[in-house]
Amino acid sequence: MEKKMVEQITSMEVDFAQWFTDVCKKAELIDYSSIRGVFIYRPYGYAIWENIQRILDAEFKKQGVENVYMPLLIPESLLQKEKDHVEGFAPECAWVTTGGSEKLEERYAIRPTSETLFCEHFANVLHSYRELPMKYNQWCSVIRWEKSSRPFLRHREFLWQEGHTIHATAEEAKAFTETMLNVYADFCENVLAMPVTRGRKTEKEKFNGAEATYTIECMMHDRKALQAGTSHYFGDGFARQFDVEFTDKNNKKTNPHETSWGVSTRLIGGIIMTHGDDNGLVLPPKIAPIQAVIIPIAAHKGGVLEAADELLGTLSAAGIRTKCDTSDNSAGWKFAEYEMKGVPVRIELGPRDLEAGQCVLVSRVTREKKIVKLENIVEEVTAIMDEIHNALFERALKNREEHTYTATTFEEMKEIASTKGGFVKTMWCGDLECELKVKEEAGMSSRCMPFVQEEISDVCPICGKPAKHMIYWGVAY
RNA sequence: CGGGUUGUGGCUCAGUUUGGUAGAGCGCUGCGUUCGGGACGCAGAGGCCGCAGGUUCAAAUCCUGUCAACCCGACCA
Repeated sequence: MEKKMVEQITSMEVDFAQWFTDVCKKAELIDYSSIRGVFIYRPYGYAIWENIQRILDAEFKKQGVENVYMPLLIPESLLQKEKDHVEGFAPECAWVTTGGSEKLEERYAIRPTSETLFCEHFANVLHSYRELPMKYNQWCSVIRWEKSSRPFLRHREFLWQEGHTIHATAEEAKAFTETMLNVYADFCENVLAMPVTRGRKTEKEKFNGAEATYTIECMMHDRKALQAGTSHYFGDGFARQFDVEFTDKNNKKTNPHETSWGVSTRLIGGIIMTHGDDNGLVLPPKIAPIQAVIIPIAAHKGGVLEAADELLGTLSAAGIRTKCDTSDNSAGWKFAEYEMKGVPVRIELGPRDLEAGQCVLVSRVTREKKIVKLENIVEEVTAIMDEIHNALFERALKNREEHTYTATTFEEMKEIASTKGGFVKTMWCGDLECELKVKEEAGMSSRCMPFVQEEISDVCPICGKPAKHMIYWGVAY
């Protein structure tokens, strides 16, 4: 049993939800505003998002995606053009009904998502097959008037990116939907150290108005599932409703095929709940706002501050995001503080080290101390960050694998759901009725039908009819 | 949106039962001593008790309403 160093944070084992809230506040990621469900991203929390944005944005651009910015407001008549879409979002729309002192003739929704705006715009600018594909993305916030909310996991206003593309053919659009899902999956695994399960959503769980929704599902430390990103294929349904058309090679008017895809600041909630521990946040090095923190020991003694400053210069020049804490707080206080904030690498530098031309590196994950030569500092810090990334990924993968169960009867499913938690892998006939029954009696929703299918048995464990898919079930955030 | 819990300096809370001039610890500011796992001493600043009504000579305390937070459900990225 590891000794808990930070008393301000509730232990995960005692109360996971409280632990999560404590970490969000104590690590200075977030603050509450005066409106329920509307949160303030504090500098340290926003810096994580900026790193996510920077890396993902570069990946999008490699796929030929261009950034745009659409209006915040959507006229009600525009939102209503697609029936399924409006049914899905109307219940959680916030509306603008007044402009200045005038009551508006038509109310405007504050965007809950922007498919309709993109369609309207595509209809205006698209003429010829030569202009396709159009691959647009915007970084913005959206509003969904949720009934209950939690930091990062469910905000009424949250930050995200929404990509919207149109393609000449269904095949190309389908392929791009999958490409973007893979961009997200690779990002989660290689940057955030979060293992993902890729798959398709059921009819019940898919995006309103989409033909197919693909998802990456992650397992949190408490074994609940988090949908970390989605990518949707729309076919030409939206395009038809919004009169988006182009003239093809054969001089025929045709509707393009559309996709949309998004991830949000919810990813930060995923990072917290995947990697965090009882001492607070643990950040994957690639998105940590501070990758290494230098703690001068006995800073008043000759040469320590100067050496720390030089070290800061060396690491910064090597592109490692480094901070040197020269505040008056005690060393012990600083140790706890930066652990709480999830800084991957701590560098202790004191008079003893100076004499020996060395410093002490401490990993946030193992908390092991390693004495290294100052001349090798860049290589050592880089190496330990790689180790941390790999250790975080392996630990999360182990958690997922240890808590993914296979069931062949409904009784087993209920048993696992009530005693173990985690993902339950079963076959499924594909009927909504069975899906609802699992929700009702086992308290689990369908997570996805993984791309990598296995043949567990021939029949659906809920109804006994022939099975069509292997599916994952779980309790979701 | 239903059920439960809670709002008192920046934070954690006492005070509310039985109405009578707002308390503690931590944090914060200044000075000094410290400094390898949340240091110590001295001196200070800071709140009219979530908000709005009501009862009363008098309300943090009683009543009504409202807003917010947390937990459990339902709904949802």
